Formats: sequence, C-alpha cells, structure tokens
Amino acid sequence: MGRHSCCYKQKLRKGLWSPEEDEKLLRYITKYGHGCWSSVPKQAGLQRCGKSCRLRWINYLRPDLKRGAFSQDEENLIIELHAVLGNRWSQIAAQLPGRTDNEIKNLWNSCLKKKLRLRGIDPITHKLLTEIESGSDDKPKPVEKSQQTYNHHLVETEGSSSITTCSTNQNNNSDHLYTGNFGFQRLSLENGSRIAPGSDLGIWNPQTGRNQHHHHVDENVPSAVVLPGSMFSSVLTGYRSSNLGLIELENSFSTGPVMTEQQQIQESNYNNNNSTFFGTGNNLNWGLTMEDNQNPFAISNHSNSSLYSDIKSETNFFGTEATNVGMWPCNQLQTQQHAYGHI
DNA sequence: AAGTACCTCAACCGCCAATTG
DNA sequence: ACAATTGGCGGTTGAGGTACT
Repeated sequence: MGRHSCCYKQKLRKGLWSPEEDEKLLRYITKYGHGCWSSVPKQAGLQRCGKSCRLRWINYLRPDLKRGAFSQDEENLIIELHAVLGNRWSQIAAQLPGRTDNEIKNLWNSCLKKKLRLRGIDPITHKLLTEIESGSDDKPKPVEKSQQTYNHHLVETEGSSSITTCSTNQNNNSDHLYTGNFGFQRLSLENGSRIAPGSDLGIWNPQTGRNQHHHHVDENVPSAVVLPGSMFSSVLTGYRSSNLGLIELENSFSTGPVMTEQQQIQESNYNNNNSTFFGTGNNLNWGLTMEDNQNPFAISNHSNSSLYSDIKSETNFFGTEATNVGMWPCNQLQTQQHAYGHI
C-alpha cells in the first residue's frame, strides 16, 4: 500500500501547501473536526489525499503547536528521552507539548546528533565514543521490552559491577549517580547507595550537563535486601537523569497510576520496619506511596486495594512526567517534597 | 559574482497494525 | 475469516536557503 486508495481515484496535488489550501483545511477542521481523514479533502474542497491533510494539520495547522526554536531544556529532554526510547519520535514528542514528532526527528537528525558527537558521545548508544572505540561490550540503549521483565527484589548493589563505575571522581566532586525522572529535580546517590535491580541509571556529567552513562542494573544482583534509612544523600536542582525502578518502560510514560508494580511489590522480599518508604509513581501529577508503617513487607500482606489506597495528588508530589520507582525517607515524605523525589 | 557544499524542514513514501465492511 | 481501508509511524527526499570557496 503506502499511498491511500483515494490518491489513485483523482489527480491530487502534492508538494508544499498554499496559504489558500491551509485556509480551507483550517476552516473546515475548526468548524467540523477532522473525523475520517479520507473524507476531509472532499468536504473541505481540497485536491489532496486525506493522509496529506492529516499530516498538514498535525505538523503545521493545529492550534496547540509551539512554534519557534527549541529551548535548551527541550533539547536536553529530547536527548535524555532518546537515550531511553531510541528513534521512537512519537513517544518522545508526547513528552514535549506543542512539538511534533516530525520536527523532533528533524532536530535530531540535523542538529542534536552533531552536538552529541562534538561532546564525544555516540548518538546511537549514548555512550562515550572512547568507550565504544575501546571495545566495550555494553549493549546500547534503548532497553528492549524483553529486558524489562524485572525480578522483584530490592537488593543492595554496592560493589556490583553495575554501580562501581559511579564511584569515580570527576571535576573534584564525586561523580554522583543521579536518579530521577524527566522533571526538574535530580536526586543524587552517593557511591554505596542501594539500587533496585532492573533499574536504568545514569551518571550525570557536570561538564556536559547530561548523562554520560547509562547502566541497567542487573535483575539478578545477588546481594541482600536492605534499605536502612535514607537512600538519597542529597538533592540538587537540575535536570533529569535516568530511570530508576521497576516499572515497565512504556508504563512509565502513562498518565495514570501504574498498577503493574503492585505485583512486584507484593513479591518483594523487602522486609524492614524502619523508616524508608518504597514509593512508586508515574508521570504527571500522580504517584503511589506506602504510608506510615506500611513497609513493603507489611503491605504485601494487605489486600490489593489497600496497597494503592493512597494516591498522592499534585500537591503532594513534585515529580513531573516519566517516573519509575524510588525510595525515600518517610520523615520527609509529606513536608519536604524535594527531598524524596519522584522516581 | 558564480559555483558548490551544506543545512533545514516540510512533505512524501512505504510499512505496519487496527479497523471496517 | 478475509480483504480493503485507514491511521500512524519512522525513514527518506528534495526544495529552498545559507555559508563557503
């Protein structure tokens, strides 16, 4: 197929749209909506195929488009999303209101790829070019779906190969392992922090202002389970870093509570009565937490409904957009939003 | 000034999956 | 159940503009 059947039935215009055509399409859709695209050109009096009308509307005419150059924030976000999603432009565009997949794709191909190379980063794998040249065996991102079947144990990864690279120093500061999301908060984990298996982690490079490495913490890290006390040693204001958690990648971009981790939590052998919360969340303004003394072990004995009984509203959750799973000290849960993060 | 190379970006192409009849 | 149609996506193209020689 390819070209739709309507294109064969009559001689249709191709190429750039004239202002008159734009006007016709805009007027028609504003008044009637697009409905079935294949019938739009006829109704609107256009010598175009429906597919062409759809594209013109989506990429140029619809009123919610943000015009003009991409901001630095947007560029950074695209780079981070690309590291996770690869060339899934429509999914990337879904995280940038007012931007189309087409323009993001164009920006990537014409500009961002080049910028990354200049920084010494491979735009396909998002790894340092020097690492690639030296023959690293690490597989490139994005994580394939098949890799996202995490096991459900929270384990200490200190000393494991997944995390030891985070302990190197750069710029006279420790090379923090940042966890977080695509919002505007960044949480740092000092070397030795405990990471959930199955997590995707990034290491923030202050020189480049972005993640330089991505690590997928092995699902079968053999260490024991514990998370005594605070997991996050500091909070910095900045941009996103990586995904940390147990939620499937696709779900991490959904808009409502992600229920899939329920089973994961229930199966967790996390067994600790101290103050650490195991928080889960997803994007936008929703997050799921376990309250009070409901450590995951205790919650695992609750009914399914109680596990998700506490859905935090916007006011209690500072995170935005894509989120995975995280942990934070309970004494900061309600009052110091920036401290616990939204992961 | 002219020719060429490069860049940007709107639009098309071809494929796939979902929907429709 | 099947084929045709449709919507959606990522890859690619090429016109027009700009920079360089």
